This record gives sequence, C-alpha cells and structure tokens, in this order.
Amino acid sequence: MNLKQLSDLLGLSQTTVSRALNGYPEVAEATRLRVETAARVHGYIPNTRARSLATGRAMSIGHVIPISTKHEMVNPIFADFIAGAGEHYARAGYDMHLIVVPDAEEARTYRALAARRNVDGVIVHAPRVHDPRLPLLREIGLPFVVHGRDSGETAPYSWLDVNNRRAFARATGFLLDLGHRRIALINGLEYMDFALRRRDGFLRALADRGIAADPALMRADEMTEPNGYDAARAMLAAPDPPTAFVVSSIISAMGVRRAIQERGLRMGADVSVIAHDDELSYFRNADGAGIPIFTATRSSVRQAGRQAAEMLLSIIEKPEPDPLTRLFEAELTLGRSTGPRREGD
Amino acid sequence: MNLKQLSDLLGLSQTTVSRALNGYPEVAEATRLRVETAARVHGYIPNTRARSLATGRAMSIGHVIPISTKHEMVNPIFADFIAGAGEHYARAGYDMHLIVVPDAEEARTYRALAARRNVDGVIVHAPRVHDPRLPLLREIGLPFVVHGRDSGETAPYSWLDVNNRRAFARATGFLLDLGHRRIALINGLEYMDFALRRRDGFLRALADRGIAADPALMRADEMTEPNGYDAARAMLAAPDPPTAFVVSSIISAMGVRRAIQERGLRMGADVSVIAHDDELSYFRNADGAGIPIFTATRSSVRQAGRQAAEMLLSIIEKPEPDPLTRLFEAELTLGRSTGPRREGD
DNA sequence: CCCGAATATCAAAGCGCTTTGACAGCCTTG
DNA sequence: CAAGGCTGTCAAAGCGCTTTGATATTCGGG
Repeated sequence: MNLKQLSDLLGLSQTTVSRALNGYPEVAEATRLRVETAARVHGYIPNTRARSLATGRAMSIGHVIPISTKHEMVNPIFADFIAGAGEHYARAGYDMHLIVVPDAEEARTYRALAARRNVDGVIVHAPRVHDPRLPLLREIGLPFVVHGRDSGETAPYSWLDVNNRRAFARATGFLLDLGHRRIALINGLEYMDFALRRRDGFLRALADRGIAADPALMRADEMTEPNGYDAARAMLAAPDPPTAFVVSSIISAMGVRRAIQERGLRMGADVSVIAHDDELSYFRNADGAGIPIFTATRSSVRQAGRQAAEMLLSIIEKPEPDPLTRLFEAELTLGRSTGPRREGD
Repeated sequence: MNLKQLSDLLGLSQTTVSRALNGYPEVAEATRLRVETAARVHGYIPNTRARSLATGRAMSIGHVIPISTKHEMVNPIFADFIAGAGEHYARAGYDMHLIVVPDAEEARTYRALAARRNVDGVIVHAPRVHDPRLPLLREIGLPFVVHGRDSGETAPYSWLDVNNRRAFARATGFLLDLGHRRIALINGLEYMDFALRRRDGFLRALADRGIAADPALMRADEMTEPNGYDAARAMLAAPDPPTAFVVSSIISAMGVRRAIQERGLRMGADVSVIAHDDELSYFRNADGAGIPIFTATRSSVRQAGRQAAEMLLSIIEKPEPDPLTRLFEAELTLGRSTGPRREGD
C-alpha cells in the first residue's frame, strides 16, 4: 500500500492525503479523519526512503562505535548507552544506525557516511584526547554530540559527560578521610579522555593533602576483570601494599575484589575499594537486599544515552549557534567495600 | 556532488556514469576509468536513499534487540555479536540498523519496519520458546536469521546456534567423571530457548548415569554477577551442598566464584565450576599467562555474529527454497576451576 | 562499398514521497 | 451583486538514483 493507492482509494489527491497524514492545517478536519482511518485500516505507512529523499531528512542517527583494532574490544557500556538512546529515538520517530569503525579507517568511513546522507547526525563514543573525529565531523558539517569530552579540542562542540575529575577526587578524598594513605588507581586506558580526567581527580585529591602519588600504585589498562585482578594482585604482593583502591569500572573492580579475597583479606575491612559504577544492567551494584556491594561513584550510562539522543535531536531540529553541553555529577554512594584504615597498615 | 553534476562535468549522461560506477559491461573500459577517477577526485558517493528508492534494496540489515521491560536489561552478548556482524556488513557494503524493542510492542514495530522498507532483513536475537516474532516475520515476508533457535516453532526457518544441549551434557558428564554427584545448574531465564536446551543437556547427562536431579540445585535467573553469587551462596549454605556448578555465563560464574571464596573454599580444589564462555571481549576467560580461569564450554559470540550476517546476506541476495541453518559445537576447554571431588564430600 | 551486428552512449521513465503554486468554490463585505 | 478573502483540494515538479528501450557509432564480412 503506497500513497498513490491510498489516495486513489479515497478519491483524493496524493497531496491532500499526505497533508492530512502529516498534520498540515490546510485540510478539513473531516477529510483528515477519513484519511487517517483509511490509513490505519489498510496499514499504510510511508516508505522511509522515499520520504527522506523528498524531505532531505534521513530521520536516522548514527552511532559510531570504534573498535580498537589492537584489543578487538567493544566498550561494555555501549549496550546500555544504546538502549537508553534507542528509547528516545523510538519516541521521536528516528531510527538508529550503527557504524562499527576500526580506528584505522575513521576518516574514510565518516566522509562516506556524510556523502551518502543516511544519517542526520551522529553520536561519538569514547573520545580520545585530541580525537581526530571532532575536527573531521565539523569539517564535514555533520551534527554530532560527544559522549564524553576531548580535552585536546579547543573549538566548542556539543557533549555530555559525567564530572569524572570531581568524582574521582571525591572518591579519593573520601578514602583519605578514612585514614588511607597508600591508595591505588586502577584506571582505563589513559589515551581515553575520561581516564585522563579520572587520573587528574585522583592526583589532585592526593596533592590537596600533600601526599605524593606513587607510580607503582597507578595502573592504566583495558577495564577487564582479569586486568583488575592482575593489577591488584601485583600491588598487594609488593612490599608496601595499598590499603585502598580507586577503580575505573565495576568490571575491573570485580577483579580487584578477587585479588583481595584470594590474598585472604576482606574487602571493606582490610582493604577498601571504590569503583566507578555506570549502572550497567548486568552488573547492578547491589546484593540481594539492594545494598550496594561497592562504594561507588555512580552515574547511569543508560540515562546518558537518553540525554545524548535528546540533545542531538534538538540540535538537528533547531540548530542553535552555541553547542549544547551537559555535565552530570556522579553520586558517591556508600557500599560495603570501604572502611577506615586498620591500625598498623 | 551528485550524479548529475558529475556527469555534466564529464560530458557524459547520467546513465553512462551510473553504469560505469556500478560495473556494467556495456561501457568502454576507457570511459569507466575516466569516470572512476573523476568520482574519486571529486569525492562522489551515491546518495543511499535515492539509490535504494530506485533499486528497491535498502542495503541495510536490522538487528532487533528485545528489551525485557521487566528487567530493563540488555543482553551482554549483544555488543560482541554486533561487532562481529558489523565487520561483515562493512565488507559487503551494508548498513546496520538497530531496533530496540520493548517486548510489549513487538508486533507493531515489526509491521512498521516491513512497511517502511528500510531494512532488507533482520537478525532476531535471544529467541524465546514459541517466540511470536518468527511467525510474524514470516507472515510479513521479511527475510530473517535467528541467533539461537525456537524449539516451539515447527515450520522451518534460518538460524545459527551453538549446540547448547550437547555442550551442557558434556560439561555435566565431565564433572560426573571427576566424581561429582551433587552438581548444581545456574541457568539463564528458562523461557529463553538456549536456557531450556542447556537445562535439557544437564538433566540428560545426570539421567544417563542414573542420578536424580535435585530441584534445589537448579536455578534460573537473569545471568548477572549478583544473581550467580546469591544462587551459589544459598546452595553452599544448605545442608547437602553441591560440589560442582555448571553455570550458563561467565558473568554469573564470577558471582559463583565469589560465593565459593567467601565461604573459605577454593574453586577448582574444593568446588568445581564449569561456565559457558561466549568469549565476550571484556571477560576473556584467561589469566595473565593465557590459561583459562574457568573450565568452560566455549563458543565465540563474535564469530556467531559474523556468520549470522553472512547467512542473512546470502539469503537476501540469492534466496534459496530451504532455510539455512548452522550449528556450532562448543569446545570444552580445561581451565583451573575444575578438579576431582574431594574425599568425604 | 553497403549491410547488419556489435558496441557505446543517451533520453526518459520510474521509485514513493513532499511541497510549491494554482485553482475552484464559498463566504463576507461594501 | 461584484470584489476580495478564505478553505480545501489538486496537478506537477523535484529529491538522486537505476534501468529500459532507443539511438548513434564502429567494424568486419560479403
């Protein structure tokens, strides 16, 4: 069933039917009603491609997820972010287009994306420092919103991000308040912008108390469970082990917990851990009773997805001269993984 | 730069330019070369929407990911599967379209998807038993490949799946060989088809040795770390605890391991665990030395994604009367989480 | 040297929709 | 009652591409 068939059926012109369906004012209310019921009855739904060819709007948003060719990893927060964004798109009548880009072919892929005009804008995931995608997208003229920020980028752009620096400074400060002095940082890869900010926050909190950071207690790697385990195990086995950990992800924190337990120590009593919790659906940070397992800096990545979608659509639908930005504060939620430094440590 | 501009520039008709670019034989080789270089130089890339309006092919595949409204969870294997599929699409010149569907609105969403004609086919994720999506898609006439199977579906359809029944039977058999008799199953939600098959395999292996299954040792739930922990903890605290676990996911297995350690037991020595390993990029089942942590039934979900994409494209490009099916055998890889039953248990 | 086949190119129709500009018909208003 | 303003509807152009059917051009063979 296409527009022509429907309008023939109704004895109206395609123009009138199209207008009726798209809510234009110049069609009589009685006609609109007649058209709408006919459309419903016959299951008429406009062909997206024809429509977007005519309007110039693709009604589709691209999500560009970089696959690090080195590690072949997909960011685990990606699925939840997508789910959040998808909710908003569905409401707004947009489609979601996924573009999996090996970092080697970024430029080519983006140019093709823009030329082929099948998305109205993109969400940029996992920005690095001096991320080449931002100037590229600007040059191409494709609207975009970045999930995260790029400290290396000087020109303004739209982004939303959690206050990573503040969150990690607070987490570290909290551990210092508990008396800890040997605090380790298990971070993500530090060419990722968020990881750099977290590191900054960590270092700043230490510096504020006049404590020198120990490079042996800082590790940056892909945020997997085994990596968390390996890092923590090595540190705990060293001569002057940490009494507390700040960890960039719940996933690596699970590895840290394993290393702690394996050493016969109790998390929360002997060793404290604060993790960053993105509220991933498969790692709800809560025990059966709903009490958080990890003390955590918390910020829902799913919620971020919803907001990113909302921002991008608003930019596309009515472009503003100034870019949109949104900064979330992470909550610091108390769980059972932190406690005062034990005497003698 | 569009086709008209390019052909004007070259002094050729749009027809010739289009044919030259699309590899039709009726254009002189010299002309083709001239056209191709001009296209490259001026960065001409055909507008997808116009092209697919003309050809009737969307050059786009939909991935329908159900969001269980109850749990608001996104299947964690989804990201890796997508990454694998994405690789193949990129090679074949297809786009990937994501459709996040709350299970309540399935029918409506699919019908709209088909009517709007913006995908040439879909991959169905996470089939349930008697999944309504299969008959629906067949009725609509949209080509599809199911990742997994639907035991409740009698009509033939294209699918690819891992031999879950066999894998879990082997895993259980292996534990029986090691002398274990009290073996627990920590499964996924059993309205999911894969979970049901795993359960079957588990039960069959027990039955083959004449061992009665103990309902107290069987649990089906969302495969999260806390759920694995809760289930294992409860079982280990009961009067006649299991000496081994078969677990449907590496993620819940991490919870099981936690419960074991917390009880002061050693995984692999006091209690054995076999997990199903989808080779998720963030949960590589290996320690620093590359030795698997968990003994596991292993099958790469990323590889499955690649294959699913390949199957679907082949179905779309040259439809066969019979559906395509592909069954993988999971490897049973020995890690350090299994060992013989201890005396006296 | 002409004819017919093969080769290279083209004009135009069509994909299904939106949107512009025009046009009937009707109602006010002076 | 004519002029002018609304209303509701329409025909047709256009979005950028592919593809059909036709038309030049070339070439070898009789």
